[in-house]
Amino acid sequence: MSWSVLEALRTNPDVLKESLKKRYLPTDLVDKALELDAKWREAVTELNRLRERRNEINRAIPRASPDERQELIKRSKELGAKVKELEDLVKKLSEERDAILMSLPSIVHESVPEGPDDTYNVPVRFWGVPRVPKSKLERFKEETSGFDVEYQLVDWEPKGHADELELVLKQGDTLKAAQVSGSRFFYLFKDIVWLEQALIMFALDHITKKGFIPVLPPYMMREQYYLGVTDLETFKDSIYKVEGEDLYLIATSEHPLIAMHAGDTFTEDELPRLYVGVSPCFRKEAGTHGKDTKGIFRVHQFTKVEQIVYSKPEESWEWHERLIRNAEEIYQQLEIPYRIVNIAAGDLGACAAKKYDLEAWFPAQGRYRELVSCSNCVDWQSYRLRIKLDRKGRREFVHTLNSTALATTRTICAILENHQREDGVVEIPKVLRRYLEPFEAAPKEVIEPIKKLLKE
RNA sequence: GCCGGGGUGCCCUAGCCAGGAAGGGGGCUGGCCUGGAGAGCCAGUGGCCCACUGGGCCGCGAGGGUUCAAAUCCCUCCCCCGGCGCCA
Repeated sequence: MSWSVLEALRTNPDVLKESLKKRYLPTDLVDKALELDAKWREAVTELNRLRERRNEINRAIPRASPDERQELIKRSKELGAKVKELEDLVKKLSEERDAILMSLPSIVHESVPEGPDDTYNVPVRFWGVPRVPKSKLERFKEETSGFDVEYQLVDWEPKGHADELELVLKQGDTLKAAQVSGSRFFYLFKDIVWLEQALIMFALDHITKKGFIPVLPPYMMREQYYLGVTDLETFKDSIYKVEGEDLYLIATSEHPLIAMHAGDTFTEDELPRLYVGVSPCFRKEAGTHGKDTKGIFRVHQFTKVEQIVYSKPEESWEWHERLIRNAEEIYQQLEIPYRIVNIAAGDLGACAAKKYDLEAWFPAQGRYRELVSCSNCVDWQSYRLRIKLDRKGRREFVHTLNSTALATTRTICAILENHQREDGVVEIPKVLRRYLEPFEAAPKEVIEPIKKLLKE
């Protein structure tokens, strides 16, 4: 049983180097790890030999005569000192090697586009008929170049999602939230609260119909498990620590849903295992100062419905396609035009071997913006957390996949722009109707501006 | 939070007091047997290293310590069960 990256390191290091080059990462770590691994194996072999000799002596001690005993103890002590020395060396070498191994990202899939950053991401398909204000036509043409995307030209300017929420509808307040909690927090009121609840129920309904098991996970996790599900860069920049405790607030339910099976062994008939998590997500958003500062597009906390798959290795690529299709169905039913983008290797997180984003059209910005991320992490997480597949005695690591089904705040932003009428009223997607119907106070067809914010 | 009892391989369990190669049962997999099944019998069923008909090392919740030698003794931590306290 071996991790694909470790196996590649030992049997075909060039594959690993090619993958790192594709990600625009340095390849010298591969040679370094290879060297440390060779030294470690040599030292372990020697250590095992020494321990064997010492064990032989130790086993003879209880049966030895008193005279012999003193001599044997003396020899065992001498060997023990050498063993200790070598143990320290082995520990040092394996720690250095593992530090490198743990920093190595997944081997990228052959279909992943090459390129250092998100400008090399490749759109693979478009859906819907975007409404394009005249002022944004040029940008729309840029965003859809190479594709013949049908669109509807509008002769008025939709309000941006932030202004629509806070100034037109007056059902959100990020200024007050900033005073109380800081930037990137929000208060949402009235119809938007109902809208968020309906979105969660709609996504949960849609995904559970496909056999996914709904899960409410813990919202905090220990560091040990966090390092099993994510890479250090993401960890440092996005995860909140609870002061004085070995606990971190989850950045997505993917993390506790993957850690849930740490150390477990699946049999073949237990896979695929499908889960849909619902949870708040907490993100520091370090290093994003100045980006999307208005409204609730980029915030420290939001609710997300998340699809998780544990699959047999040979089925994971098929599941990757299915997960993104599931997400697409949600946005089709919400009548939000989008495109699917194949993320370039240089823009890919360490866990993922391939990632699709679903980007919704935002008429006021004249851009497609990320609403969904869908990754195949292959055996990167399962190796770290020892999540295995037992194939009649032979063991492999399972593959893990994750995809957003629906993140509430960003979806609300997309609805506010795409379903906005010229008079400022926002039409509620019809598919949400059944999740609003039971509640007297909930809006049913449209969200209309209210006179005053509730807190005033 | 306090007191007590626990954590042993896929599951259950013995071993712990009194340190000296982790034993038994169940399940599963393979083999023998059978017309077939069952029973019975045999083997395998954690990780790693070297050699590739084999051998060895580590592993008893995690990490340290004592010792020639630790599942066993000592320390710290985690988790589970019971009782008390607190509590939506």
